[in-house]
Amino acid sequence: MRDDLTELAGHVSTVLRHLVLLLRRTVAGQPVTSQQYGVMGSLESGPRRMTGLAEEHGVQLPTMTVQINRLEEAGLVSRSADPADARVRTVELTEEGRERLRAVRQARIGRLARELEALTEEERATLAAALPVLAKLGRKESPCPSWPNSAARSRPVRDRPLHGRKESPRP
Amino acid sequence: MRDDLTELAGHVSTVLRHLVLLLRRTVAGQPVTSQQYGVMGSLESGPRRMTGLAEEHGVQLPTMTVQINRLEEAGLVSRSADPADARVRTVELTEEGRERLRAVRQARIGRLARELEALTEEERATLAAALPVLAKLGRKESPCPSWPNSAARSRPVRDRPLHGRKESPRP
DNA sequence: CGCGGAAGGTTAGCCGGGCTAAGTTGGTGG
DNA sequence: CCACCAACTTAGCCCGGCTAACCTTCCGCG
Repeated sequence: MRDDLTELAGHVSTVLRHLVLLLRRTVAGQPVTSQQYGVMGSLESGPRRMTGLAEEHGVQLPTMTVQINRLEEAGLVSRSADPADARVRTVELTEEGRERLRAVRQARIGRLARELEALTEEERATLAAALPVLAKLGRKESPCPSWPNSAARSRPVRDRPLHGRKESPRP
Repeated sequence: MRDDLTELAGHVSTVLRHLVLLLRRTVAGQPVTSQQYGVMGSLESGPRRMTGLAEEHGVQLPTMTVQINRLEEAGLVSRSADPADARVRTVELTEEGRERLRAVRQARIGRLARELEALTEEERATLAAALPVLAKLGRKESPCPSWPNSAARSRPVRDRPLHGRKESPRP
């Protein structure tokens, strides 16, 4: 029982690693990074506020700020003020941004389609059947109570002794 | 024909994005980054040379050097000289590294196994059937001739005008 | 009304992990 | 012996995460 699950998990883990590496190779050196692509994708359906974007991407606000700064500087995205609440800034795709998104998406999907061409019809069916299952993984998202504490007491692997970093004793 | 492929590719793309985000959330804030974990995994079967590691991970040599530096400083890995060729440096896991690897792997697979528990037996079977297919993707690795040149003439999205960077006119 | 806390964003500064260019050291062939 | 190549390392850049600290704006309550 448990062993079957563990073995399957091991295989999934391996394949996932493989897919990650594949994605990395596919995306490397392209003019739009996958993060930028992802953000633009979130804007396709209309303007969004910064917080919404950050949450959807599982990222802190400052990270999204920087991302949007770059896209805005490149003219792919524009900020506006929300008339209802002066605190919030809304972001939307410019026309150029929309066009660029279309091109990038087409290229990425095209490449994947070429990969899929190399499969048999049956393999494609198998793959298609498994997609909904894969999409379900991590849907419940247990809050990661885990890391059974064997790792909990091991220090992270860092560059240097890390001098001026306070360990946040709660102000 | 073509359309089916494209549609499937679109779905695969979406699910892949989902999985990547899942992995990111899973791994965030752990004491061993996924890259470090990956490198240690490559060392499990015995000592390796730097070039071999870099190639396997699809990374340039300098990147691997830095990675190994950190792991060595943390005592998880050790460098030695190759008696047959003084140019090459071999890297291997220390005892502590081996132990740490074991712990991390167990934790990661354990978490995945918990995800899989939430699936039905049938879903697990579907997933298991699709794993070999997923593993085949990108195996042939067409050299990325693609990026149909709509993207080719668009500049990358950067932080600053990027002054002192020469565009490499082939020495 | 006014004020203090909460909420939305930005800035600054650190770190990890990529990359290229250039330097160093050790093999190898003419 | 010397020129060249191969294996690494060092230096310096960039992207993309993060936290801490700050500013502005809203809002609820005395």
